[in-house]
Amino acid sequence: MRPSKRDELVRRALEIFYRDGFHATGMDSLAAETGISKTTMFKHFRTKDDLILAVLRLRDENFRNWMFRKLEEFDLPPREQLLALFDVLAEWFQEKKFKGCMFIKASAEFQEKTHPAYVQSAEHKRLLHQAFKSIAEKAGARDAGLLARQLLILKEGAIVAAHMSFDPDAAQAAKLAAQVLIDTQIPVK
Amino acid sequence: MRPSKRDELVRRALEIFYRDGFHATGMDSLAAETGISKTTMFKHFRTKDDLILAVLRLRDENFRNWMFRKLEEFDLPPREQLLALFDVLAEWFQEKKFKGCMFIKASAEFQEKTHPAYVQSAEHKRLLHQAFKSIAEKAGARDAGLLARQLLILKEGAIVAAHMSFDPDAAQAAKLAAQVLIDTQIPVK
DNA sequence: TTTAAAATGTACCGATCTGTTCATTAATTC
DNA sequence: GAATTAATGAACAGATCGGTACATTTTAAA
Repeated sequence: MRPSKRDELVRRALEIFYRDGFHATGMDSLAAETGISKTTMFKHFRTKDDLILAVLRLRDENFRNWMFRKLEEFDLPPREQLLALFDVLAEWFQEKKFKGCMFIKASAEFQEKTHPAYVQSAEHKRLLHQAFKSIAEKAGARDAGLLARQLLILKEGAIVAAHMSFDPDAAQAAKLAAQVLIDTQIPVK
Repeated sequence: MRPSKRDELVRRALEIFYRDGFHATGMDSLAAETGISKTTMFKHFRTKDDLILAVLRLRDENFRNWMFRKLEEFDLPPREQLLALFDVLAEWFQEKKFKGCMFIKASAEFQEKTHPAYVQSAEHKRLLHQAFKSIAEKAGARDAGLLARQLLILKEGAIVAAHMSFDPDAAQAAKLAAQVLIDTQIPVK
């Protein structure tokens, strides 16, 4: 297996950056914890930023796959899928390793709107909106774009509330709010 | 004026940390941009962390004063005050210097739950919840605690959405959502 | 005007930062 | 088994990190 070392590096770097932050994690400590030599790291990635971008790409892929697979598993009609999103969130929040949204944190550490990490984080959110909008359309929402934006706002807000531990049951509170929004904006057939 | 230098330092450090981030801003560049010598900085604050804490304290004070003063200026009954929150947010988002919520970013850069910066950020959110809950009670909400949590979730979500620029009109979308929540949870007298 | 306090500039400390060099060892491929 | 590729360790570069020492200058109080 040839490209496995690179993949392993990205996987391990993902969990370490997620746990400790981007600026707070040095390449030396990254090498120390992964057991992968610095020389190898810089052979696969020209700069630390390049590694961070690869990590964010992997995170985007992992997260969206995980989330939408979960939603599909419920095997629900679109309307109920929108609500089930918040059950998936609740599950996420309860994980021991839960440390908030990696993209919110990336955009907090790399604030310049032209920074690739910022751009990629914004793109992740755009993809989520797109997906929710599509489900909202299938569910027959009056304004699918608006509903998707509102559900996404509830999602991001719940993540922040849970991460900053001022609201451990944020997912449930957000779900109740989502229920009202959905009932209001999707006419029963 | 004797204690003004210290206050000036905290004020200037606030805007620089807010603009560039905590880890990304060094004490040297802080001295360079403020014109305040490093020696003076370390005479007023033993460590960088101490300065950061002072900055967060000032931000908490400034932000809550600003927000609740704005709300009072409208001179609205409690129910409409809850909604007006999102007009205040919209105004904030439009500022050129808007760069998201400083406490979300602080808790992203200092993730250990025991870190003073994290603790203080969580405390800021707790104080906001307390205040909203009090207004929700006056407005006659069925469950003031829950409604306050939901409005806070909408607020944080809107901030994230606006900051990551995937939803420029996040405040308006959140306001529409809040309207529905309020109508549902506060019985008309 | 004298005296005390506050702020300054500069040079420095040791540690850490990203990134490189290079000779050596391990693993694949032919 | 030989040749090629991948990975390693360790030392190093130059810059920056947070923080200090100290002698000098500015400011404010007496």
